This record gives sequence, structure tokens and C-alpha cells, in this order.
Amino acid sequence: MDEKEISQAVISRLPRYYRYLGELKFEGVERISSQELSELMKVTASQIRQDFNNFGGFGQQGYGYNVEYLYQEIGKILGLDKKHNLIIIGAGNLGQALANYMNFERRGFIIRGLFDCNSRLHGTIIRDIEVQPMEKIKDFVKENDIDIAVLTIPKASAVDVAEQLVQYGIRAIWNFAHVDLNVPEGIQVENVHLSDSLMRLSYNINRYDSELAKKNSAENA
Amino acid sequence: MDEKEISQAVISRLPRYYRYLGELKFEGVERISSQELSELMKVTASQIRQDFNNFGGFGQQGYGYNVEYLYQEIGKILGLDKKHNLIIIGAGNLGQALANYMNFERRGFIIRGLFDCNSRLHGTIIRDIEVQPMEKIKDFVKENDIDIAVLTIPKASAVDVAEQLVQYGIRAIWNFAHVDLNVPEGIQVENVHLSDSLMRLSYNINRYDSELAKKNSAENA
DNA sequence: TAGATTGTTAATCGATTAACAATC
DNA sequence: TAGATTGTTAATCGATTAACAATC
Repeated sequence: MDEKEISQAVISRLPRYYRYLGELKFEGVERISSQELSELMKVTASQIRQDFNNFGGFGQQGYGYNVEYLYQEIGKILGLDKKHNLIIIGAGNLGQALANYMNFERRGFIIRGLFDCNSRLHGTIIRDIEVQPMEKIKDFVKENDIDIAVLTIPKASAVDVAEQLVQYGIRAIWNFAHVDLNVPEGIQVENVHLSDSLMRLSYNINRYDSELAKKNSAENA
Repeated sequence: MDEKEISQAVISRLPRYYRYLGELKFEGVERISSQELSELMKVTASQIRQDFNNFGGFGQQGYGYNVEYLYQEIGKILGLDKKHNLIIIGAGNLGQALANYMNFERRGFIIRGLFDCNSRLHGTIIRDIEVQPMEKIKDFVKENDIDIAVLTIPKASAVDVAEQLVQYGIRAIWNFAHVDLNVPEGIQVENVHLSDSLMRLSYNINRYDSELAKKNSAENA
């Protein structure tokens, strides 16, 4: 009953473990110790063991971890053994790019519908999917068992659209709009704020420059 | 000399502050207290004050913070007062979407070149920029003072291309390829791993479901 | 001056790392 | 059995929150 809540720090690391294990599996590696994995991934072996043990013991003393098994188990923890039906709201450049990106399907995320408020896009077909007007979302969500909505629309309309999606019964929103959505408890939101990411990059360039300048002036003093 | 290093946790929050302050400024709000901002942004006032004070005193006791001034200062910290020249490597759907996205230019990130290994794309023009073959990157970087490269290519070639870019003198890489790059000290990398993000969303949907199931079975016990 | 609110120090909380006993 | 390596507890480190003196 009193489940120890897994911290978001741990969860954020799981996809990276999954990626490395997938590659090891692909390379035919059968087992790996936390020590070896730690060298590969440049994190501490201690953190790896702690992270995995949040979900129970996946390893074996004196042996290490079975790559195939661990890969499967992390996949299950991430819910990748389940299928998810998505719709994309906003069939602009980014929406189309995501619709065209095949790799998500491989992980069980299947794009079922595309919607846009721009009538000139209606009827456009992207990967066998026709762009439909926004008015069709409501029925489409109900009839096609959609659980995830991808928001690739400008921030001006994103908050309203998100609210509607929740009413239509959507379970989760993958939000690319540069605005914080306000959704009720139990609706999952994952933000991808590209401009935030670019600003962090900019900060780090800038910081490196000024530290360099400081170091140089110190040498000349 | 002994600069207190600013933690990445703080830096990650700066773009969000910047966004909120930009909106407040746009709405004509002149001053704001940490208390008011904390209610708006749903973080503690304490954290806001701590964060800002990493960079010096931006506020005034008894008054709060001047929105316009604070917005400018955070912009400067993020390096948004400086121009950056970018190139995009990989003119597929995602590369084109980013090239078409105007908002980055507003913040001083100017896309100068587009490159792709697919010869069928060469000569295609996106927002006045012609897609060029990969062989042209080297000279282009030197002649156009490029500091940021956006990597929107498949992971198979990403590591090699990144290595080359570093040799050509690039300063920073905005990496959309699903692989960890290995770059020397001083080269900034910011990863946007979309599939990792989607997996986190998947985890949270899954977790919510199983918690609900647990709660229900507990009630029936 | 009195009230408000910052800047900053101290206390708490959580996450990471180290250490080692358990065990394959 | 001996060696290796996990699972787990304890120690450390860092980040967040609370509290309050400084000051506008």
C-alpha cells in the first residue's frame, strides 16, 4: 500500500539505460556488470544499482545483469509493452515531422490522426493519414481509443485546446507549445520546450566564454 | 577567481523565468514580488529569490523586482543579447521544421546553412536557404562564423559528424540524434532526445494506471 | 517611521556515492 | 570453496525550503 514513490530523477534516467541495453543486446552482449555499464555510460556503478533496485532485483550476485532480461524489464517499467494511440494537433512543420518519424511506432506509439485549424491543410495526406479539421477531434478520440495527444500548435491556442482534449477523455499530452498547460490531476503532461533547450545551450556557450576571458585576464595580472 | 559554479538545476529554470517575465512585461506589469511570481509559476518564493541571487541582487527590499529590468538581466545571463549563427545538418522533416521555425531568430539564433547527405535534397530552398552537400560544411563554417550546429541526422552517422564539426571549429551542438556524442571539453552539447521524452510520458501513464488498479483492489479487500 | 520584501543564513530534505554484508 | 558482484545500509553531498535580519 505505502508504495515508495520513484523519484523523477530515476525515471529520467531509465530511457538512457534502455537505449544502452538495446545496443548491447544488438551487439550480442549477454551479461554486464554495473561496473562495466558505469564505464560505458559514464555514471557511477552505485547509481546504476540503486536505480535498478527501485524496481526489484534484476541482477545476480557474482554474475551481474542479463542484458536481454534487463532490457525487457526496463521496457515494461516504461510501459513499452503496451500500445498507445496518438493524435497530433497541429499539422505544421513540426507536427508533420513527428508524423513522418517512423521510430515511435516501433515502440508502440501509433499515430492515428492529424488535426489542424488551417483549412488549406485539410485533406493533405501524411503517411496515409488525412489532416482533419479541429471539430473532428472529439468524435475521433472517442471512436479510436486515443490516449495521447501531441500538441504542436502555437502557444496562443494551446491552453484552450489542452482543456478540450481533457474533456474528450485524453489521458496524456506531449506538449511542444511554449506554454505551461493547466490540467487536472491524473492527466500526464510531458513538455518539450525547444526554445528552453536552446537557451540552456546559449547560456553554456556564454558562460564558457566569460570563464575563459576571466582566466586569461588573471594570467596577465 | 573562485567563482561559485551555478548548478544546472538553476540554469534549467532560467528559461522558464524568462518566459513568464516576458509575458508579464507584455501585459504591462511593472513590478512583481517573489511571492506573486511564486503563485504564478507554482514554485516557492524562496527558490525564486535563491535562484536570482546566484547572479547578484536584482530586487529591492520592500518593492520586489522590476519586471522589465529582471527580464533584460536574465536575457543577458542566458546570452540572448548575443547573436549566434547556426547550421542545420540533416534536412529531413525535423531539420526542415526547425529551419522554418521563425521564433529562434527573434532570440538571436540565425540559421545560415542547411546540409544533407541526400543529393536529391541538394538545391532545395527552405526559407531562402539552399540545402548543400555535406562536403561544403567545412568551408561554410569557417567563412560564415558559425558557432552552433543543429544535428538532425540519424544516430548512425551522428557521432562521426559531430567529431568533424568539432574539428571545423564549431562551438556547440544542439543534438537531436538519439545517441550520446563524445566531444572534447569546452564544446557545449545540448541533447533533445524526443524518444526519451515520450518514454517518460509512457512511464507516467503506466504508473498512474497501476496505482489506480492498486487503489481499487485495496477498496475491494 | 512603519510596512513590505529582499538577500542571506540556517535547517531540512532528497539524491548520490561509498561501503560492505549477503549470496550467487 | 573462493571470487565476483549484487542488494542495501550508511555517509556524504547538494538542492530546496524556512526563517529572519537588513534595508528600501
